[in-house]
Amino acid sequence: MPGPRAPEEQRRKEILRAAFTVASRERLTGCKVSDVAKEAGVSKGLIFFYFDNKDTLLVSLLEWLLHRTILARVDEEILQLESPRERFLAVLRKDIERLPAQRETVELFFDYWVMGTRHPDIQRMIRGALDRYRDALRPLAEAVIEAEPARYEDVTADGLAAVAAGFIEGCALQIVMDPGRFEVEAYLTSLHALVVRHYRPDDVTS
Amino acid sequence: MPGPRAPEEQRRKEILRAAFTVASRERLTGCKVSDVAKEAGVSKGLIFFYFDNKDTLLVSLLEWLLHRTILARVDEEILQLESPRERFLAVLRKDIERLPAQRETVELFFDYWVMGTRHPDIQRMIRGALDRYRDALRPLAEAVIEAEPARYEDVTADGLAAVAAGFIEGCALQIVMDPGRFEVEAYLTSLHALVVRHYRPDDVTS
DNA sequence: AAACTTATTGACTAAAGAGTCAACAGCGGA
DNA sequence: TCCGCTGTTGACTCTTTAGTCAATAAGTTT
Repeated sequence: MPGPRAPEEQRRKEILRAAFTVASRERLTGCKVSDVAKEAGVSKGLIFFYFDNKDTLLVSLLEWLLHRTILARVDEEILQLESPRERFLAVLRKDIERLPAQRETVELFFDYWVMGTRHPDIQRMIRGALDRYRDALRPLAEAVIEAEPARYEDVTADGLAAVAAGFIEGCALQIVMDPGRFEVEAYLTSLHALVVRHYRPDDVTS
Repeated sequence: MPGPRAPEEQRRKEILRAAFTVASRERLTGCKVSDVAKEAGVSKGLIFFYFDNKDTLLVSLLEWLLHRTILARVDEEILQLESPRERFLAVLRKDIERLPAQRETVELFFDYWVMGTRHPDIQRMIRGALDRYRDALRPLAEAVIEAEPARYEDVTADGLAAVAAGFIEGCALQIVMDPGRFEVEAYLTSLHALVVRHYRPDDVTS
């Protein structure tokens, strides 16, 4: 006894939304097709009508997640900042601040990454996303180095971007591991002290 | 037709070794009891004789991994270093250098951590290990701050240790994600430039 | 050497979950 | 109003894998 029909592509999106809900709740490993169906208010068979198999569904979900992403949206206002170093740090700060609110998604990314060790497609997608993130940081890093060549002698822009990306990813990890403990401000203060403080002695008071 | 007997506790260890081999090869998700049995040259039933169920086996494997660990063994020689900052950085450098050789184990830790989101025991074990790592860094961080209170004003030892731990974990992530691309030296150079360079102008040449 | 204990086996069961499919309902067009 | 297309269903099959258990061999004790 088939139920009501849904317009065109909408069903696909409904199913993906449901998959996201279930995957967030049960983790990727515990995300069963039947649960997704229940969550979407739809029969299990229909899932296989829209997606060839479970893998296809999960890959589509990952695409969907990456689409509405998150990482390395450099805000316009930040680009207005004078000092390259300040610009670089502001971007990092922004991303770190954004992380806690996106914990669910970040968690899912990690799940996918673990899954990726067995699925080349997924691994490629995730690496691609991380590469894009690093690439987005590169020009900023380049500017930092150019502004103070003496200090950053034999530091490459790639290297600096990689370190920064690694730092953000480390934060992401911490947040997922133990959300209660992660102190955004403490992190940023320490980071600031490590990288910037002594360069702006007039700015010590803040 | 039972096979030969093995002395005492040795079987347990053999099985854990086999489990480690299989888990490294097939990832934790693909680590099946029957495969572990085959790898250990033993019947599947015997696994359940030594371990109540699969979870127990995997938890034991994690304990085993954590035991022969890796993280935050502060070498004696490093402790001899004069400057607290140099000591701190030397420890980080050491740990980063050690990571690539331990990729398999590191990968497994990540698998476990993902698994931990569904198994409180495992989550607790991993958090405990990370906490211990952070704690091991704490005294070093404390010394760094004490040596230059002005620079590290309102940076706490906890915060600094957390940032450092996060940095290492970020590196671990990078290594597992894309081992080919990770450049230990580039990382260390950038890190050095960020944290230390300008404090030792006489040391610029190296 | 008999009795007893314990490690070991392989064939079995059970459960879960992915994927299939024949039937069917809603809807547009002839 | 009948036809046909397509979204939709639920019950079914198939596969995989964790976990059980009675039988049995290797040692140990007496």
